[in-house]
Order: sequence, then C-alpha cells, then structure tokens
Amino acid sequence: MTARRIGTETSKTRAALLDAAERLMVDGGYAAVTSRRVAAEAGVKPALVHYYFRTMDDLFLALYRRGAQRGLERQEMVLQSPQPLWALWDFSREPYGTNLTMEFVALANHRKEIRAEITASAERFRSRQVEALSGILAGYDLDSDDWPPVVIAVLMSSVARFLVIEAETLEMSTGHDDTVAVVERLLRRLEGDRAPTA
Amino acid sequence: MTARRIGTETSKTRAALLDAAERLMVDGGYAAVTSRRVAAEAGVKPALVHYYFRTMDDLFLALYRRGAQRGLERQEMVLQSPQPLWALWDFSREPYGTNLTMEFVALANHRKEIRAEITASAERFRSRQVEALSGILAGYDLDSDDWPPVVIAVLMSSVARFLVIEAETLEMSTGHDDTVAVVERLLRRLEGDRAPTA
DNA sequence: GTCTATACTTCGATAGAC
DNA sequence: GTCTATCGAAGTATAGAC
Repeated sequence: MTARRIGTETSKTRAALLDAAERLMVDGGYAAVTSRRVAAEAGVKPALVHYYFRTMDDLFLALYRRGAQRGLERQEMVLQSPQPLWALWDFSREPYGTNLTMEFVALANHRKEIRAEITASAERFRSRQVEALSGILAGYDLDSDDWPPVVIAVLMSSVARFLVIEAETLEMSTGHDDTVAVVERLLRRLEGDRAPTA
Repeated sequence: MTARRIGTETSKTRAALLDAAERLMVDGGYAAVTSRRVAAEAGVKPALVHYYFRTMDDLFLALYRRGAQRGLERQEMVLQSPQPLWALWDFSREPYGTNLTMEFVALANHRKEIRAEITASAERFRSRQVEALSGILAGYDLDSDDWPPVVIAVLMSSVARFLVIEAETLEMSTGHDDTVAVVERLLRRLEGDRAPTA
C-alpha cells in the first residue's frame, strides 16, 4: 500500500489537462468533464488524468483554483482602472467567466468538498470589490448611507451575471437592452461617459 | 418493431416518479437524477421509469413542465395580490423554486432539447410580469420613462435569484442584509409598509 | 511520464414474463 | 402496470510494464 504516484504541479501535461477540462466544462457543463473525455480532448490516455489528479474532484478543485486566481488578478486591474465602475460592469458581464462560474456553482450544489472552496473565493472577490468601491464611491455623487458600497457590489454582480445567464445559456433577451440602458445611465451619472476603448 | 408501450399521463405512479425525481434534483443536482435512483426513491423498479418516460430527457422535460405550470399559477396569484411588488419580491426569493430553476438552467446548458422549453417558459414568466407591472406601476410614484416595467421585472428577478443562490448554494451572505434593506426601502416607498402576513 | 490492461460500478434502455 | 433479466456503453480508479 505505497502512496500513489502523483504528477508535479508545474507539468505541461497537467496544464493541458486543465485546459481540456475547462473547454469541456464551458461547452458541455460539468457533467461532460469525465476522465476519459478530458484525456481524449488533451490527446492522452485516461490513466494519465489520474496520475495528475488522484480523483476527479481534485481535478475540479485545481481547475477552479486556477480560474479563480486568474479572475482575482483581472479584477484587481479592473478596480484600478480609470473608470472602475464601468470596468467592473464590463468585467462582470463577460460571458466566459460567468458561464464557468455558474457551472461550478451548480457543481458545488452536490459536491460538498468543492463548495467550501467556491464560497471562500466568492467572498474574496466580494470583499476586494467592497474595499475598492468604498474608496471609489466616496469621490462620487452618491449618498453612502442610502447606497453602501457592498450593496453596489451585490447589485452590479447580480444584474450582470443574471443577464449573462439569460442571454448565453437561455438565449433570451427580453428587457435586457432596457435594463442595460438604465444601469449605464446611472454609471454615466457617477463616472461620466464611458471612455472609448483603447 | 412495434411502438414501445408508454404509461398514461394521469397515472399516480407517474406522478410519484416525478416527485422522486424532483427530490433528487433539489438536493443532489440534475446529475443525481438517474433512472435507477428515481426508481429507488419512488420504491419501484428501474424499468418502470422507462415505461412512463421513454428517455431520461423526457422525464426532465415532464418534470420541468409540471414545475413551470405550478410556478406560473402561483405567480398569477402573486401579481393579483394587494401588494404585488412585495409579493413578487417574496415569491422570487423563495429558495425552493430558485434552486430547482437554476438546476434546470444548468441542465439546459448541455441538453439542447430541454433548453427551448426552459427559454419559452422563462419568457412566459417575464411577459406576464411586465404586463402586470405595467398596470401596477402606473399607479405608483415612479417615472416609467426612467424605470420601465420590464426593467423592474429584470432587476427584481436578478437580485432575488442571485441572493438565493449565494445564500442557499454557497452559504454566503456578505452584503445580503444591506441589499435587502435597500430594495425593501424602495418597495416601501412605492407600495407602503409590507402588510403583516395573514 | 505515459502507456496497456483491467476491475468494478453505474448508467440508459429494452425484451419479455407475469 | 410492474417485474426480472440482461445488453452494451461509459464512468472512476488502480496495478504494473515500458
């Protein structure tokens, strides 16, 4: 009963397996991520998946951690941009990240071991947003008693993500343009016109 | 190659199978809904599942239709209540329906045949909300140019559902109380204090 | 590090007896 | 209407050769 061998975290193959898993997850949902399919997608044999990840849950965990890390770094840049509210709004409306995140949330619903990781990460995203928004909104024309930073964070996230899910997953768009217009009217009031993208 | 036999839609056993499937879906996610498990949960043998539902997709579809029908009926009552905004807000925040819906949305992500049904149903929910809100908001102190009924519908749905997902699935609550307070302050302004529940 | 081979489980679905 | 019995496919995971 010697310890199972396990691949190094810096392996190129390991990264390729995570890439393959992410592709499968994005366009097939978490149920499409099986050891056989990940292997096939990466062009290797199934046993190799279990060499790098002891269980499929380990793979999901590693995949989520990698994505969350990247997301946190991008959010940091977003919050430090010249128009942080506009940038955060655009960032939250990106389909790719939202779809992946929602798939992980669905997964968390019945993979208890993964939920803790996702929750902790979601808290990290939020608390950084709140921290940054506190400074940002202080300089804007907004009563922070009526609209605390944490509420702005929750509202922006929820509307952005909801619109993405409806548009991307359900291909539904009733009311989307009108809602975006209302939100962006508020953003304009606080932060001025959106600067033209570089 | 005679046509497969299929059970009647009014069968009690069929309803019991749907009940079992719904229970499994709520606390284990759609991946937990397998013919064998549904049968076990309902106390019958797996072959019976395929007697009432030719494929598992048929079962999912039937389950979704039943829930959507019930939901639409409940929403109708909600929209006709004395404080429709409050009632819609409470309705949208119910965890059970939201969890089930989100699980179906996740399923729709990779079961193309089911997506159309969910999208059509979501459109039906929304359009009834918009129709009702148009009448309701006309009597309230709200500029419908700035806040069209469809926007109110989208905003309420998105915030309500998002809070439920975070609270129920992720067991996360940062900012929730504050956000609920802000929303309910607006509801109070439009519709007065929430009437005590009967 | 990657493979072959394999054990074991669970799944969807069907045929046919009762 | 419900069951037994069964097929073939696909899943996770491991042992051990190369």
